[in-house]
Amino acid sequence: MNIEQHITTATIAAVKHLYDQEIPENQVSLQDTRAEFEGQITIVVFPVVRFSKKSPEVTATELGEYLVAHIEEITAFNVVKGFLNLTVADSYWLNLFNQKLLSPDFGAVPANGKKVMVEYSSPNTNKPLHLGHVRNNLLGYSVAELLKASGHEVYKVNLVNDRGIHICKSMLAWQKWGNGETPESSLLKGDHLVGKYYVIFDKEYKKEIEALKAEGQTEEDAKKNAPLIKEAQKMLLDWENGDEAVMSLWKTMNGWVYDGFAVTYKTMGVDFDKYYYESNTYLLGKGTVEEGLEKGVFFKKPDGSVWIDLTADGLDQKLVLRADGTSVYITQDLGTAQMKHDDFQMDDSLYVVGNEQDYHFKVLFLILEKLGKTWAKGLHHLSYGMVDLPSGKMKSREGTVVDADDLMAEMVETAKQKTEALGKVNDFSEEEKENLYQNIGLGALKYFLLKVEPKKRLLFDPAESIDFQGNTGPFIQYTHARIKSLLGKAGYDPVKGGAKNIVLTGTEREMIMLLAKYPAELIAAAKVYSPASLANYLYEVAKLFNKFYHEVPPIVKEEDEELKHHRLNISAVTAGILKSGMRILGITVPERM
RNA sequence: GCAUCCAUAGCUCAGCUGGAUAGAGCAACGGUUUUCUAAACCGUAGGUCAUAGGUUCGAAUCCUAUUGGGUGUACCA
Repeated sequence: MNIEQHITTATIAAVKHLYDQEIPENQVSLQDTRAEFEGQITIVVFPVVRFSKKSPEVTATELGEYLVAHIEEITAFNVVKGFLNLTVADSYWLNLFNQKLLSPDFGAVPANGKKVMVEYSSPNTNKPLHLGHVRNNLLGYSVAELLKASGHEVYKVNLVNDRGIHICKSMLAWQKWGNGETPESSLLKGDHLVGKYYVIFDKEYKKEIEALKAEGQTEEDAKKNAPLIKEAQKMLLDWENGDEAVMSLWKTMNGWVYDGFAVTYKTMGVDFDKYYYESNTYLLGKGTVEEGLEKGVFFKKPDGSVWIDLTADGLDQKLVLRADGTSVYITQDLGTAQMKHDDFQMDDSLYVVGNEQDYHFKVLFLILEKLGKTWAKGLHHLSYGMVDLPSGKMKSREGTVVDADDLMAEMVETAKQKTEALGKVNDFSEEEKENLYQNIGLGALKYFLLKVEPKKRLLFDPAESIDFQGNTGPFIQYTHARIKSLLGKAGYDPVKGGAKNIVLTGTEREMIMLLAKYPAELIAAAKVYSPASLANYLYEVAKLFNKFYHEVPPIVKEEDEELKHHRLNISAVTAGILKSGMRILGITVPERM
């Protein structure tokens, strides 16, 4: 039993003994004692006052006396207004450290038997990935890793949007103006090459619209009548009919994109257990619509279109099948949700998708619930905010996007410059150096994007480079590298186990308390699907360690062997947590930097 | 219009199921290296927690309204 549980139980007993009242456990409110007061754990006594019928000060004092008398580890108390500050014996903290934190499986949360799917990335195959996708990918990856680390069995899946009118636009433009250009001939990455034609399409399309407007058509008509868009629509129909030439072009160009994506994914360090392709799933969902009609959840309008009325739930009427019997977006998603569940039988399913689709997922989940899918309650939309530039939104057609590949390359380059300026790794081989720059540059980027709460929008200023100091990825990486260097120089031997007979410094005690929270932090962060929460915790750990490191005389030179070993133990546990926590964020911590 | 999210220091962000004098980083200013990596540490300065009510012993946190901003509201995806 840990000390917090012990205190809670004893407080309940104390209230019974002192005031003959039954206080519910949730009324016993514990918190860490603020640094300016004596003690480590504080009971907020206001809730207890209701049972004691005495003033907060008197209640706190009586409670304090009882706890000191009944709990061996509590050696003293003080009362400040309505707060009862308890001093826990160093022997308890040292024991906690030696028994729990030093154990090799510390931080490993046991499996909880729950299966969860995380769908993320889900790119379109008509253009390369940009900064917005980067946030999606890092978030999806790290949430999946976080869920794994907190005991879930996790499947990462990627639902690729590989068909549709936007894909045809790139294909058509390439056919018309590409002159047979390939990634090999142009030396362009496949996804960038295809994206180039997507932009060309848009440019030519706009020209046609302008021309038609000059002939007197309205903007709306012009958009519909432009020959290019008609051709693209024709191409989409041909694709749906399996036209050989179109299919062949589609496969070729998508192949280029996949080659390009594979490189980007590899650099980002994300992976998937399974890919779904919309070209295989876009016809799904019609069965679900039938099912809904039979169950009376959906209704048919005279023109044959199928709807669901969600006005009673504060939403609107929603179309689920067109009058001509073809699918809309939500039709596919209904079918795909069913298929994913049939494939994996997971308990929970996460969709990592931007907040512009909040309404869509609300509707989707509600429909599945109304259809009586028992698994619908396990569906969750992990909604995240847009990444904005100082100039506003990124628009791929207007060329104001921050390209993922470019950005990552720039980050690595910046890492290189900063590292070279410090001149600490001149003895590294070229390969080691490249590896290090990669880790630091991407570490800075990933931490920058992940430390912000997912639902908040994120401002990225390309003119202002991402920091490498303070609350950043490199700061945490540096702390880790520094510890590793320390352990090496001091000849740290983990086998020696825990040190006894040590007097803890205040910061050491704080370290132990903070480090001990790691497993609870993992579970809490996973529960709210927030890598940001973990990121901030890791920052606290690194910051406190650095304080400790500066406060204490050089550990390497410490003559008291037991004290030296103890401080190395604290350092080693810190390094272990930083490493495993950062790995969950998708960030590699170097041994040296 | 309706729905929904956001609003905390000059800037970027923390702030757990309501709890003590609201915390970090960056930027600014001042200090720390004959000591284990100064990508570090210590200090100074910086706030009517958008506004107004309400609930409560206690509100940045919960409720209501208002203001400002984002997003959505297609037989697009």
